[in-house]
Amino acid sequence: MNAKIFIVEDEKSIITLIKYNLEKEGYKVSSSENGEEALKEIKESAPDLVLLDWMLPNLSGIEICKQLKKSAQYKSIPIIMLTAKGEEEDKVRGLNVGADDYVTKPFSYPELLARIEALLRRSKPSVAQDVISFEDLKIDRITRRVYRGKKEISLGPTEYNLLDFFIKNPKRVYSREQLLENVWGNDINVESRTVDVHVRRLRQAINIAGSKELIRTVRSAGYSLD
Amino acid sequence: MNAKIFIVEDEKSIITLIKYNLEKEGYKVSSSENGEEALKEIKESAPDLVLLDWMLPNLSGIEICKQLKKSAQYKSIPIIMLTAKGEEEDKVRGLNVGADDYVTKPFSYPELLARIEALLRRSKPSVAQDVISFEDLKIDRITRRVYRGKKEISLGPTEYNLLDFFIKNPKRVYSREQLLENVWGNDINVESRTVDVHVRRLRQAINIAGSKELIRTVRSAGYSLD
DNA sequence: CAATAGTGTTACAGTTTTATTACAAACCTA
DNA sequence: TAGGTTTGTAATAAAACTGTAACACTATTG
Repeated sequence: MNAKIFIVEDEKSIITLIKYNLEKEGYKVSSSENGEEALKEIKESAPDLVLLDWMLPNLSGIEICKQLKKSAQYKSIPIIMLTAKGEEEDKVRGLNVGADDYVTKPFSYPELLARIEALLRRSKPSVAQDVISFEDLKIDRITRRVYRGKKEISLGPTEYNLLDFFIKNPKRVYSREQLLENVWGNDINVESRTVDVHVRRLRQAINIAGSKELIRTVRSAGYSLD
Repeated sequence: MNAKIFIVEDEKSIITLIKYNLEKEGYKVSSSENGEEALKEIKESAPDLVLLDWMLPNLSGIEICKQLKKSAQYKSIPIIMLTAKGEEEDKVRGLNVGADDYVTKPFSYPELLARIEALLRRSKPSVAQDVISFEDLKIDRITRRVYRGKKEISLGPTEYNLLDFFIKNPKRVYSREQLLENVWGNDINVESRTVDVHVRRLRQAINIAGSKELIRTVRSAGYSLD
């Protein structure tokens, strides 16, 4: 859910803009206009993702990136570099400071958002959590109970495993083969169409009257929780 | 991720080995044992990376490399030279003719893979990225969603694949044959005019009212995303 | 400007893919 | 072990997508 995002950028107007939009999206946003300060604050607040301006007073974005990426503790924090158009992307990439993605200014907000989401998806799979939720769906691995809103839902073992797998990476599309491998197990010998049937059973179970469909069919690709 | 790699190598056993491994990794692999043929096939199939043996019957690897690198259209394709062991001279010459990297035989497969990945990341980020965008068009390969600006666009499988292919090399013009080969698959038997229809469908889908046309028709040559 | 070659557009029949259903076998659980 | 659950498959229905062909249009050429 609402991830914490840290922005390091010396142009106030950009901070304001991004912040406003990201907060609307449900993210918690902090920021700093100063490189040195930023590094300290990042270490303190442990954000889930950092937006880092390339050019900064005091300590450059490259330097912050390097520092974070060389620290075992912080290197897993994904970093998106904001670079100006003139600053030759290739050169930036070539320097290989370990940023996870780059966005060139001026950037469109939808693009930035998409990249943020892509990175968060990749770096933050809710694997180890006891209770995971997606939208109004909640799954408690300890008690093995599933809720849609406040209502408890009863699932068969396979449907439960299927949902448990989907919810680890919401929005991600999985092929039937991937689902078979991850939910049924690698060796088992089951028709791939069987997945359809279990998806149907899962859908039927979690779709309480009038509620939104949560499983998306992607033709010729598979299914996703979305 | 799903990059296409072309191998030029006269030893079948090496081809088989590399191919097997790379395909396991998710790459699409084609190959040729013959220099002259290879050059033609490379130009046709538009691979994302070429593995090039140094010594070849007919046309040497150097020559192929030179030819590709002097062509504006193909010079952006990264090339890894496979050279016999430790010939420093070769290395120098290889880099002189424009190869982007080289691996000496016998090589370890992990090393080769590492170099391939490094090169793809560096020179063709669009091949490995989760989110790719061109102008205000955006495609998310993980969720398999496509956006024009903020608006989501729904595409059928073929249109999606077509766009995914175009966006890897924006502005590059592809003939109908190249598109058939890369989007439909090598063996399939489809009229080349069918491409027109799918291009039309793609155009229709991504051209939201009042927005710029993104697919360019190049008379007697093909189409490009531009 | 007419002829020609190359593209755009459309409709549609056929095909592929997915949804749904029913059912027998396997599996629990009390 | 009886009685209910759960499972995988196969059959059928429904939906979505595909490729082709026919015709319309547009650029190019002499």
